[in-house]
Amino acid sequence: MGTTRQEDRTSSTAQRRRELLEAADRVVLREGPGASMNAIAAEAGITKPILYRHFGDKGGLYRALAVRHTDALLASLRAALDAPRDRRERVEATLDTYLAAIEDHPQVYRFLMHPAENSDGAAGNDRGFDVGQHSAPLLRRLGEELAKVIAERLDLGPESEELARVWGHGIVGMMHAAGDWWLRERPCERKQLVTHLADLLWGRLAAAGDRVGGPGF
Amino acid sequence: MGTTRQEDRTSSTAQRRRELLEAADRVVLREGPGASMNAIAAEAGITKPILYRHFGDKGGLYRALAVRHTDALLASLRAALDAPRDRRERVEATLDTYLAAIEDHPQVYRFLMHPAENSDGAAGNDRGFDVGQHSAPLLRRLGEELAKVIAERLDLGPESEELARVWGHGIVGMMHAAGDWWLRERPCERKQLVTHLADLLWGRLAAAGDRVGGPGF
DNA sequence: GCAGTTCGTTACCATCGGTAATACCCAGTC
DNA sequence: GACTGGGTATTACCGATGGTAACGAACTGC
Repeated sequence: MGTTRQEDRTSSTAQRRRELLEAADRVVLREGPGASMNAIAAEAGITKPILYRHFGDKGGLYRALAVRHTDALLASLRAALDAPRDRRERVEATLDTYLAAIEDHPQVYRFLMHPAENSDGAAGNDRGFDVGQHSAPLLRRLGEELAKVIAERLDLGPESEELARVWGHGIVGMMHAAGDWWLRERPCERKQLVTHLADLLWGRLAAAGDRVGGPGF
Repeated sequence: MGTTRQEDRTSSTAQRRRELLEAADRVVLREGPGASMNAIAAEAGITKPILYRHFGDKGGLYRALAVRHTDALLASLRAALDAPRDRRERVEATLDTYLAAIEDHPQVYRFLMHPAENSDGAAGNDRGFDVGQHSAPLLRRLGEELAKVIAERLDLGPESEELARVWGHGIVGMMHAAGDWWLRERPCERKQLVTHLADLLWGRLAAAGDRVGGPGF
């Protein structure tokens, strides 16, 4: 209860909403994605029904939280995408930005992508943040955003629109899956992962030679 | 209660387990991933504690179910991967096999990948299949499997092992994300999606020309 | 001073995952 | 044929959660 009723009154509903989101963020980062509505309300110094008045249901709160973080991530990615360098460097910068983000804030990442896993191992029963949809919205937003960039920058012939969207979602998925695996196993440096992925995007799979004795992949 | 006690007695525990899994499968396909343990037990003609005796907890049941489907999918993919054709055709066949699988059994797919979404819109409260981990195990298995194939078939120089794993997970992620988006929006024929993705893998992103007026992606 | 409205809280419900205590049935034994 | 023992399924229950209705307190306009 850090705020008096008077202070509450002075803050607009939008600002209050932000405060609640920040409180929710703290709890989620501390307790993992299984944080209960009660816990979040307590952290914010209020009680459950107020949360429900602001966000409708738990999914609404999650969605608001996810949008916040997704917006921030998208801003970073856009900066990398817009840097005045050549295409390969740009792709590498974008990959690196994404990977750096999930490396620097793994808690946030896990919350967005794997809502049912407990961040701390002893959080008791994993009831899970049974949100309407999980990582899909984030990935879809990123995919659409990348598709837009691709479509407006590259000349891809008559099917430009369609190709750009396929590639946008495909590349985002590649980045996501590789990043998820890398974050869990840390098999190499970030820089090297970036290079490997860019190589893949640059057609090195098609160019690689067959191994002796087999017909090749 | 379609089975008498006598019949129960005759079936071995392994067979019983299969029966339970099939019942669970039916319920999950009918009610969506939010199916409750009670509902599954009822479908199987038994009660909850028996399910817990067999699968430990809800995560165990989900995992068993997921493993079943993942095994089947992996078998199909391996067949496509092993076909005696050239590399491009093989990649396309694999992509197509995966996409055909998710196209033919979208319910299964949604259960594996988006466990919290209700398949039927009126399933009441979506408590969700708050499993330990969601789609990650499936994707990780596919990624590792593909990595193995890549590593043993392609000659990738000194970092072969590492590169193969990065690419394995990356390609699986690309396929997954693009497939997910495609399944939802159906923007084109499957065949075309396959071609687009294979093109991406074949370096067409790097080769594409800049659009007039900009520095290109 | 008083009525109405807004905001917050307490108390509660339904449901779920998960488990202990209970009744049950069958095999072997006297 | 009655009785006991071991494994099995059932009932009844617990704790926690998401979500909501009924209640109460404070501010506002008159």
